[in-house]
Amino acid sequence: MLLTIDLDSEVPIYQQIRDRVVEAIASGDLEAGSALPSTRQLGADLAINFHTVNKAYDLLRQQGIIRINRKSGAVVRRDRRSGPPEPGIAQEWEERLRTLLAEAVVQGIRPDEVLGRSSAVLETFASSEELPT
Amino acid sequence: MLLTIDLDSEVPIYQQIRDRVVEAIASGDLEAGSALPSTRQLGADLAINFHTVNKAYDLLRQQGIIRINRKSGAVVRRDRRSGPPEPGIAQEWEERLRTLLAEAVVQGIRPDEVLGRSSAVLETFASSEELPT
Amino acid sequence: MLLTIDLDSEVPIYQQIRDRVVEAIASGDLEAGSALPSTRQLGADLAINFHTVNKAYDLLRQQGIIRINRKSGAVVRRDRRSGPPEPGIAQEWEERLRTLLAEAVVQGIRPDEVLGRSSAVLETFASSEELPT
Amino acid sequence: MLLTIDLDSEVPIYQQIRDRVVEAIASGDLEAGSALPSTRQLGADLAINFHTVNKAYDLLRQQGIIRINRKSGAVVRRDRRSGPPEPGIAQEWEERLRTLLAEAVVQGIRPDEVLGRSSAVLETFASSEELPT
DNA sequence: GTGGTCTAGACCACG
DNA sequence: GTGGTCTAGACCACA
Repeated sequence: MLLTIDLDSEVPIYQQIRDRVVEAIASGDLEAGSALPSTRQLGADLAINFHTVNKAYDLLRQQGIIRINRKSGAVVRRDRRSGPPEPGIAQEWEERLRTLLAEAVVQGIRPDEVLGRSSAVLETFASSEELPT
Repeated sequence: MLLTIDLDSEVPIYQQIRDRVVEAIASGDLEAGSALPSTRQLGADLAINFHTVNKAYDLLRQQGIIRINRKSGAVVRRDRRSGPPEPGIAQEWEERLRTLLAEAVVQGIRPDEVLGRSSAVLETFASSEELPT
Repeated sequence: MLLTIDLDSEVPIYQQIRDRVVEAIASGDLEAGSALPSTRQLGADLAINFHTVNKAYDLLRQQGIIRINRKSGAVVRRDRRSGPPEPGIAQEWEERLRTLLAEAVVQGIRPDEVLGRSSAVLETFASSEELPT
Repeated sequence: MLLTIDLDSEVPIYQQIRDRVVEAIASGDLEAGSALPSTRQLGADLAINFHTVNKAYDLLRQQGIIRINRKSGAVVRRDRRSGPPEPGIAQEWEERLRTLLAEAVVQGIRPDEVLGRSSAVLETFASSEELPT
């Protein structure tokens, strides 16, 4: 199973799919050129409607993360080696970071622990960087 | 104006209010015991329905961040000095962290820059720690 | 009726809606701030499913032409006074222009006539520019 | 290479082939009597299925732009010296022009720049008129 | 009452 | 066999 979703989550399913794909790319499980399952296939695997998968893929396409080809289906287009971020992206991202970090502080997670966990997560992403070489 | 919201954002207004309050607590602008504006007051200030403010406050109450009295209104209950997080919270938070960091990696933001920005944001929260009382 | 569509056209209905809205903005029938009909309303008027209208509006939103607000519905965001094009847009547009002009040449429409018709169309867009002032 | 296509474009491949052939005729690279590559040849060159090329050629034939013989293959039939357009064609073309110009206006491209670019493109088509023969 | 989400099924376009 | 389009109906989130 490429990815798992939570049907009971308040996060829309298509958003969960999108997030899981992004995480798979970040962790190196998917890299530029990797093919994603067809919408109907993934829909069947996850026991959801293929239209929902379609929406997730369409979102990824709009964000330049995958490309969709009638013949070969969805293919990863951008991975962590694809170069620096487009302008505006980083800024919008930092706003979300700020909200998430504020959340941590208020919930009592210590700043050093926040940074420690962040480092750990980033290393799980980076650790697979040596493998494909 | 205590906080600003974007009526055109895809983020629900009540969620924006909640996030801004959390950020205000994290940055020390609000601390345990501080009173929040009344729902009607804030609704008028933001030119939105006070039911929407109500929903935001209720969400904050459910998450243990504020408490609501019929008399004294909404009061901040938890701030960054309130001790360690509850067990489930930290775990759920880290999942969101993972998604956000994956996003950064895929968009091409370098890991060291991610940590740098995180540190910077955390310092804006911590710096005001000495100031109050 | 704000706009008309052709159900038999090979152009997707949602694309037609999008194009008609863009034309209405260009001709001044709609300007920044104008409200569009609700998706269900327009769907009923055009005798099509509201999901199709939804897709058209979503496309317009992605392209920054309208904004969508849960309360007030879809509102025009960008009109001909909204300033210069974003980089990349003009280039992509010129490619489409090149294809369209090639078509005209091959079909035997004379270059001077092409320019004449273009000017005429542009004037119908510009002519309403004095009115709202 | 006579023409290039983008496999990832949202524009169907057969449409891209058609458009490129039309542009080649407009620019004088192809003129009435010129032979097009065989469908299998072009399919091999572009690394696509020859059925797709077939579809593009068939479309061009339906539009009176090329003729297809079993013996001599596809031959250009109409170029910019072939006389005035058929009545319905010009009208349908102008509708597409109107949509494209509206797009430019809304995106903020100034009318004079639209006409300037149009003139420039038309000149690249006309300039080669003296060259052949 | 507004848009958003999900499901579902049919048909078409493309390669 | 792939994705794209359209329709349709139900339910929910939001204001």
